[in-house]
Amino acid sequence: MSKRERKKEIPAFCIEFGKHLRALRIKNDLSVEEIAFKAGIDAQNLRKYELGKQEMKISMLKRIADAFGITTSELLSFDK
Amino acid sequence: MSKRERKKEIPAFCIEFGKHLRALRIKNDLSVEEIAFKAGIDAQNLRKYELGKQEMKISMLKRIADAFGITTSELLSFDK
DNA sequence: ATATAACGGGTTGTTTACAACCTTTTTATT
DNA sequence: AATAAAAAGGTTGTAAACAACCCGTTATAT
Repeated sequence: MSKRERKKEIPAFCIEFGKHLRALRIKNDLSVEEIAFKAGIDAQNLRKYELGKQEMKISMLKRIADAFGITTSELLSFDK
Repeated sequence: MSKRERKKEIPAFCIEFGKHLRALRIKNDLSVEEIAFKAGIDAQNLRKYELGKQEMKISMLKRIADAFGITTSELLSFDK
C-alpha cells in the first residue's frame, strides 16, 4: 500500500490540547503508562496525543478525562 | 461496495452531548443552518451530531464551540 | 560505562469521521 | 387540504482515528 501521509495539518487547537494534556499529567506526577492504562489505550498512542501527532474523538477525550478523574469540561479548561 | 454499517455503538457520552447541543441551540433560539454555517459544516450533518448518529473529533467540537461563541469547556459543561 | 526506562517516530489493518449529496417523513403555515 | 420548511434517514468517496505493534534515541539511575 502507498505511504499514507496526512493531507491536512493537525489543527492548532489539538496541538495546544496535547501540550495541556502533558502538562496536566506531569503536574499530577503521573506516568504515560498510568493514564494510558486507566483510559484503556496504548501508552505509545497516548504520547502521540500529547505531542499533537494525532487528533482524537470526543469519546477518547471522555476516556482520558475519566483516567484523570475529572470532567471533559475540566480537561478542556485551558481553552479560553 | 458493501453496506457499511457501524461495528460499535456510538458511546453514551456522545449521545448525551448531542442532546446538549440541540438543547443549547434551541435555548439560544438558533437554527441548525445558522450554527452549521458559522461552523462551516453541512446542516444535515450537524443534525446527525445532535441526534447522536455521528461522533466528532475535538477539532469539530472547537468549530462548533466557536459557532456558539463559547469555549469548548463551556460547550461541555453539561458533563458532570 | 552500562542497563533501563521514557520518549519520539514510524507502520499497517480496520473502522469511522468528514463532506457533500439525495430522499422521505414530520411539522408548521396558509 | 395543500404547501413549504424543518427534520430524519441514507449513501458514498476519501481522509484519518483507533489499535496494536516495532525500532532507534535520549534521559536516568546503578
